[in-house]
Amino acid sequence: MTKELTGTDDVYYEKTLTLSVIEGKWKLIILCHLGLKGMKRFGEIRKLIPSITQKMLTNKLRELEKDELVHREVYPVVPPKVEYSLTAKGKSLLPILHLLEDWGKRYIEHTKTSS
Amino acid sequence: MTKELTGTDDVYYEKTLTLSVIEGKWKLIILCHLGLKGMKRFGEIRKLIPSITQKMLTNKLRELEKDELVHREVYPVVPPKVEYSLTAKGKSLLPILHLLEDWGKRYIEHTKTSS
DNA sequence: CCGCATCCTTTTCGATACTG
DNA sequence: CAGTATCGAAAAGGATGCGG
Repeated sequence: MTKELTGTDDVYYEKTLTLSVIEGKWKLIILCHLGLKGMKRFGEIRKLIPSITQKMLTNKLRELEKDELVHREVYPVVPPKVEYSLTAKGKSLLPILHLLEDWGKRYIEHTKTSS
Repeated sequence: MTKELTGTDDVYYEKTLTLSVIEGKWKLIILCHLGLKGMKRFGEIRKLIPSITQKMLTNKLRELEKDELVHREVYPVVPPKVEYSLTAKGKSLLPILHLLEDWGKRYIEHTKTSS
């Protein structure tokens, strides 16, 4: 995995593992874009996420690739062309993302009404 | 919220918001312990999570309290006695934690079979 | 018993410049 | 176009000691 996990005496291993593949400032956003709109080139993702730097996008895509959530297809042409898409494993994460969104909406509603 | 969020031009606001209340090294574990076993004293939680320091436990409990996921009950006695429990909002997060666990289990299985 | 303050290390994030 | 290298800031996490 991307993150080091103790794993031995940790009864929360599975949860922590799952959290580790989506946490941070960017992974969630990248996964959503690839989930909603399918295969994308590097430059397209950059345009979709204007505030991300080249370096962070590269780093996070590499991590997602290591975690087998994202597939990286390199076309040996000039100029370079690289396409990214969700793997089956990556797609299986989408229900969780939807649940996160639902909870967030309810959280916001509840906070508004209770304050 | 505990974390700063842009919120204005961010279509992933809800997801990021939700993620922000459970991410990090400890919050997930604390929420699980309070979810499974109900109300707990500070020292009890420490014993349940031997590797956490007093400082981190205090910090994370304060964040969870600010996010209204955890209720903090202080008894004005000597020695001090403080009890923590999940609020309704905190309990509403438990289904997400279960889904994280399920996904993690499947991830591990799939990784084993594909390697 | 519970928690704060201080100091330190590690990790993450970001700006910029450069390459095939 | 896609990616790398370097530097530095910021945040998270951790060790230790003091206080009501």
